Amino acid sequence: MPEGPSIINYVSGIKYLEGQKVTDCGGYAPMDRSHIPGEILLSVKSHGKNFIFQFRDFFVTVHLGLFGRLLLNGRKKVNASFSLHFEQDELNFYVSKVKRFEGVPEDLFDAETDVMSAEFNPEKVLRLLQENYKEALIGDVLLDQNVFAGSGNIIRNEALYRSKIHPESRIVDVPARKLKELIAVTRDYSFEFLNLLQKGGVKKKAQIYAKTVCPAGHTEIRRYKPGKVKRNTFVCEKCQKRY
DNA sequence: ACGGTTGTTAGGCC
DNA sequence: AGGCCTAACAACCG
Repeated sequence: MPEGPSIINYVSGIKYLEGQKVTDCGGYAPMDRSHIPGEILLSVKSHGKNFIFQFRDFFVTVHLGLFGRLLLNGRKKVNASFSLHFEQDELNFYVSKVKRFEGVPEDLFDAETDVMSAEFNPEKVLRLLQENYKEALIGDVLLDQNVFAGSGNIIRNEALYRSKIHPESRIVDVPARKLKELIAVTRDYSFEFLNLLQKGGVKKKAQIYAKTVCPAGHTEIRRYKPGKVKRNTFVCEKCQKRY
Protein backbone atom coordinates (compact mmCIF):
# COMPACT_ATOMS: atom_id res chain seq x y z
CA MET A 1 0.00 0.00 0.00
CA PRO A 2 2.72 2.39 -0.83
CA GLU A 3 1.82 5.98 -1.62
CA GLY A 4 3.63 8.83 0.14
CA PRO A 5 1.59 8.63 3.36
CA SER A 6 2.30 4.89 3.69
CA ILE A 7 6.02 5.58 3.62
CA ILE A 8 5.61 8.31 6.26
CA ASN A 9 3.73 5.80 8.37
CA TYR A 10 6.48 3.21 8.07
CA VAL A 11 9.18 5.79 8.79
CA SER A 12 7.49 6.94 11.99
CA GLY A 13 7.64 3.35 13.23
CA ILE A 14 11.38 2.97 12.67
CA LYS A 15 12.59 6.47 13.49
CA TYR A 16 13.95 5.25 16.83
CA LEU A 17 16.70 3.39 14.95
CA GLU A 18 18.41 6.68 14.20
CA GLY A 19 21.77 6.83 15.91
CA GLN A 20 22.07 3.06 16.11
CA LYS A 21 24.85 1.04 14.55
CA VAL A 22 24.14 -1.28 11.64
CA THR A 23 25.52 -4.70 12.55
CA ASP A 24 24.73 -6.44 9.28
CA CYS A 25 22.84 -6.04 6.06
CA GLY A 26 21.65 -8.33 3.31
CA GLY A 27 19.08 -9.03 0.64
CA TYR A 28 19.04 -10.07 -3.00
CA ALA A 29 18.61 -6.59 -4.45
CA PRO A 30 21.69 -5.76 -6.51
CA MET A 31 23.56 -3.01 -4.67
CA ASP A 32 27.02 -2.37 -3.30
CA ARG A 33 26.51 -3.13 0.39
CA SER A 34 30.15 -2.72 1.39
CA HIS A 35 30.84 -0.47 4.36
CA ILE A 36 27.25 -0.45 5.55
CA PRO A 37 27.81 -2.81 8.50
CA GLY A 38 29.57 -0.80 11.18
CA GLU A 39 28.06 2.50 10.08
CA ILE A 40 25.78 4.58 12.27
CA LEU A 41 22.35 5.20 10.79
CA LEU A 42 22.27 8.99 10.92
CA SER A 43 18.69 9.50 9.78
CA VAL A 44 15.63 7.76 8.33
CA LYS A 45 13.24 9.85 6.34
CA SER A 46 11.24 9.77 3.17
CA HIS A 47 10.82 11.64 -0.04
CA GLY A 48 7.63 10.88 -1.90
CA LYS A 49 7.52 7.09 -2.09
CA ASN A 50 11.20 6.63 -1.23
CA PHE A 51 12.73 5.68 2.08
CA ILE A 52 16.03 7.43 2.71
CA PHE A 53 18.62 5.89 5.03
CA GLN A 54 21.41 8.34 5.58
CA PHE A 55 24.95 7.38 6.60
CA ARG A 56 28.09 9.46 6.97
CA ASP A 57 29.25 9.56 3.35
CA PHE A 58 26.36 8.05 1.45
CA PHE A 59 22.67 7.27 1.59
CA VAL A 60 20.46 4.40 0.52
CA THR A 61 16.97 4.72 -0.95
CA VAL A 62 14.35 1.98 -0.88
CA HIS A 63 11.26 1.98 -3.08
CA LEU A 64 8.41 -0.44 -2.46
CA GLY A 65 6.93 -0.31 -5.91
CA LEU A 66 3.47 -1.81 -6.10
CA PHE A 67 3.99 -4.97 -4.04
CA GLY A 68 6.71 -3.96 -1.61
CA ARG A 69 6.43 -4.36 2.16
CA LEU A 70 8.54 -3.55 5.18
CA LEU A 71 8.58 -5.69 8.30
CA LEU A 72 10.16 -4.49 11.53
CA ASN A 73 11.40 -7.49 13.48
CA GLY A 74 9.47 -9.95 11.36
CA ARG A 75 10.22 -12.16 8.40
CA LYS A 76 8.28 -13.63 5.54
CA LYS A 77 8.95 -16.99 3.94
CA VAL A 78 10.29 -15.34 0.80
CA ASN A 79 13.73 -13.75 0.72
CA ALA A 80 14.06 -10.09 1.59
CA SER A 81 15.31 -7.80 -1.15
CA PHE A 82 17.04 -5.67 1.45
CA SER A 83 17.58 -5.96 5.17
CA LEU A 84 19.31 -3.88 7.81
CA HIS A 85 20.24 -5.41 11.13
CA PHE A 86 20.87 -3.52 14.35
CA GLU A 87 21.89 -4.71 17.82
CA GLN A 88 18.30 -5.49 18.79
CA ASP A 89 16.19 -4.97 15.70
CA GLU A 90 16.00 -5.79 12.06
CA LEU A 91 14.32 -4.23 9.05
CA ASN A 92 13.26 -6.48 6.20
CA PHE A 93 12.14 -5.04 2.90
CA TYR A 94 10.35 -7.29 0.43
CA VAL A 95 9.95 -6.76 -3.33
CA SER A 96 11.78 -3.49 -3.10
CA LYS A 97 14.17 -1.50 -5.25
CA VAL A 98 17.30 -0.34 -3.47
CA LYS A 99 19.87 2.22 -4.58
CA ARG A 100 22.96 3.71 -3.04
CA PHE A 101 24.13 7.26 -3.64
CA GLU A 102 27.19 9.20 -2.60
CA GLY A 103 26.56 12.60 -1.07
CA VAL A 104 23.38 13.91 0.52
CA PRO A 105 19.72 13.31 -0.41
CA GLU A 106 19.05 17.02 -0.88
CA ASP A 107 21.10 16.79 -4.09
CA LEU A 108 18.62 14.25 -5.42
CA PHE A 109 15.26 15.18 -3.94
CA ASP A 110 13.42 18.48 -3.77
CA ALA A 111 11.33 18.53 -0.59
CA GLU A 112 9.29 21.43 -1.95
CA THR A 113 7.46 19.05 -4.29
CA ASP A 114 6.84 16.34 -1.68
CA VAL A 115 3.14 16.43 -0.79
CA MET A 116 3.86 15.17 2.74
CA SER A 117 6.82 17.43 3.48
CA ALA A 118 6.77 20.41 5.85
CA GLU A 119 8.70 22.16 3.07
CA PHE A 120 6.02 21.52 0.45
CA ASN A 121 5.72 24.66 -1.64
CA PRO A 122 2.36 25.05 -3.41
CA GLU A 123 3.47 28.16 -5.31
CA LYS A 124 6.43 26.29 -6.73
CA VAL A 125 4.23 23.40 -7.82
CA LEU A 126 1.82 25.83 -9.49
CA ARG A 127 4.73 27.44 -11.30
CA LEU A 128 6.04 24.05 -12.42
CA LEU A 129 2.63 23.08 -13.76
CA GLN A 130 2.08 26.30 -15.65
CA GLU A 131 5.59 26.53 -17.06
CA ASN A 132 6.58 22.96 -17.83
CA TYR A 133 3.35 20.98 -18.16
CA LYS A 134 1.07 23.27 -20.18
CA GLU A 135 -0.14 20.60 -22.60
CA ALA A 136 -0.21 17.74 -20.12
CA LEU A 137 -3.40 16.28 -18.71
CA ILE A 138 -3.90 16.98 -15.03
CA GLY A 139 -4.69 13.31 -14.42
CA ASP A 140 -1.26 12.35 -15.76
CA VAL A 141 0.68 15.03 -13.90
CA LEU A 142 -0.80 14.02 -10.54
CA LEU A 143 1.20 10.80 -10.87
CA ASP A 144 4.39 12.57 -11.96
CA GLN A 145 6.82 12.26 -9.06
CA ASN A 146 8.75 15.33 -10.22
CA VAL A 147 5.71 17.49 -9.53
CA PHE A 148 3.66 15.67 -6.88
CA ALA A 149 6.16 13.43 -5.12
CA GLY A 150 4.27 10.87 -3.07
CA SER A 151 0.99 11.15 -4.92
CA GLY A 152 -0.28 7.78 -6.15
CA ASN A 153 -3.36 6.48 -7.87
CA ILE A 154 -5.68 6.77 -4.89
CA ILE A 155 -4.53 10.27 -3.98
CA ARG A 156 -4.87 11.54 -7.53
CA ASN A 157 -8.39 10.15 -8.00
CA GLU A 158 -9.58 11.52 -4.67
CA ALA A 159 -7.90 14.91 -5.18
CA LEU A 160 -9.47 15.37 -8.62
CA TYR A 161 -12.92 14.39 -7.40
CA ARG A 162 -12.73 16.61 -4.33
CA SER A 163 -11.56 19.54 -6.49
CA LYS A 164 -14.26 18.80 -9.08
CA ILE A 165 -11.76 18.72 -11.92
CA HIS A 166 -11.92 16.23 -14.77
CA PRO A 167 -8.67 14.26 -15.17
CA GLU A 168 -8.60 14.83 -18.93
CA SER A 169 -8.35 18.62 -18.53
CA ARG A 170 -5.17 20.11 -19.99
CA ILE A 171 -3.19 22.15 -17.46
CA VAL A 172 -3.20 25.25 -19.66
CA ASP A 173 -7.00 25.23 -19.75
CA VAL A 174 -7.51 25.01 -15.98
CA PRO A 175 -7.82 28.42 -14.25
CA ALA A 176 -5.00 29.19 -11.80
CA ARG A 177 -7.41 29.31 -8.86
CA LYS A 178 -8.60 25.78 -9.61
CA LEU A 179 -5.01 24.56 -9.89
CA LYS A 180 -4.26 26.18 -6.52
CA GLU A 181 -7.28 24.48 -5.05
CA LEU A 182 -6.23 21.13 -6.48
CA ILE A 183 -2.70 21.49 -5.07
CA ALA A 184 -4.09 22.30 -1.61
CA VAL A 185 -6.63 19.48 -1.75
CA THR A 186 -3.96 17.00 -2.85
CA ARG A 187 -1.84 17.86 0.17
CA ASP A 188 -4.79 17.86 2.58
CA TYR A 189 -6.07 14.54 1.33
CA SER A 190 -2.58 13.03 1.62
CA PHE A 191 -2.67 13.76 5.34
CA GLU A 192 -6.19 12.39 5.58
CA PHE A 193 -4.86 9.26 3.84
CA LEU A 194 -2.20 8.95 6.56
CA ASN A 195 -4.89 9.26 9.23
CA LEU A 196 -7.09 6.67 7.58
CA LEU A 197 -4.13 4.33 7.26
CA GLN A 198 -3.58 4.42 10.98
CA LYS A 199 -7.26 3.90 11.75
CA GLY A 200 -7.86 1.58 8.83
CA GLY A 201 -10.27 2.51 6.08
CA VAL A 202 -8.49 4.30 3.25
CA LYS A 203 -10.66 2.44 0.75
CA LYS A 204 -13.83 2.53 2.81
CA LYS A 205 -13.60 6.30 3.25
CA ALA A 206 -12.66 6.99 -0.35
CA GLN A 207 -15.26 9.09 -2.13
CA ILE A 208 -14.54 7.91 -5.65
CA TYR A 209 -11.60 5.51 -5.79
CA ALA A 210 -12.95 2.04 -6.68
CA LYS A 211 -16.53 3.25 -6.18
CA THR A 212 -19.36 2.74 -8.61
CA VAL A 213 -21.78 5.48 -7.56
CA CYS A 214 -21.05 9.18 -6.99
CA PRO A 215 -21.65 10.13 -3.33
CA ALA A 216 -23.10 13.50 -4.43
CA GLY A 217 -25.94 11.91 -6.36
CA HIS A 218 -26.85 8.62 -7.88
CA THR A 219 -24.87 9.05 -11.04
CA GLU A 220 -22.65 6.22 -12.15
CA ILE A 221 -18.93 6.62 -11.80
CA ARG A 222 -16.99 6.02 -14.99
CA ARG A 223 -14.00 3.74 -14.73
CA TYR A 224 -11.41 3.86 -17.53
CA LYS A 225 -7.75 4.53 -18.31
CA PRO A 226 -7.33 7.86 -20.06
CA GLY A 227 -4.12 9.79 -20.74
CA LYS A 228 -0.59 8.55 -21.01
CA VAL A 229 -0.66 6.98 -17.60
CA LYS A 230 -2.67 3.81 -18.04
CA ARG A 231 -4.05 3.60 -14.54
CA ASN A 232 -7.54 3.11 -13.25
CA THR A 233 -9.31 6.44 -13.28
CA PHE A 234 -12.67 7.06 -11.62
CA VAL A 235 -14.71 10.03 -12.75
CA CYS A 236 -18.13 11.50 -12.11
CA GLU A 237 -18.80 13.20 -15.43
CA LYS A 238 -21.46 15.30 -13.72
CA CYS A 239 -19.43 16.60 -10.76
CA GLN A 240 -16.02 16.95 -12.36
CA LYS A 241 -15.63 19.78 -14.83
CA ARG A 242 -13.69 19.43 -18.05
CA TYR A 243 -11.58 22.47 -18.77
C1' DA B 1 -8.34 -20.19 -8.14
C1' DC B 2 -7.43 -16.43 -10.45
C1' DG B 3 -7.64 -11.68 -11.97
C1' DG B 4 -6.54 -7.19 -10.50
C1' DT B 5 -3.44 -3.81 -8.33
C1' DT B 6 -1.89 2.10 -3.73
C1' DG B 7 4.56 1.71 -8.96
C1' DT B 8 8.51 2.20 -11.71
C1' DT B 9 12.03 0.98 -15.03
C1' DA B 10 14.04 -1.13 -19.09
C1' DG B 11 13.98 -2.32 -23.60
C1' DG B 12 12.02 -2.69 -28.22
C1' DC B 13 9.89 -0.61 -32.01
C1' DC B 14 8.70 2.72 -34.96
C1' DA C 1 15.59 11.59 -30.59
C1' DG C 2 11.83 10.55 -28.45
C1' DG C 3 7.12 8.81 -27.84
C1' DC C 4 4.58 4.78 -27.13
C1' DC C 5 4.04 0.16 -25.81
C1' DT C 6 4.96 -4.10 -23.16
C1' DA C 7 7.13 -6.90 -19.84
C1' DA C 8 9.06 -7.54 -15.58
C1' DC C 9 9.11 -7.47 -10.77
C1' DA C 10 6.43 -11.18 -7.45
C1' DA C 11 2.78 -10.45 -3.18
C1' DC C 12 -1.73 -9.85 -1.42
C1' DC C 13 -6.73 -9.63 -1.58
C1' DG C 14 -11.29 -11.06 -2.40
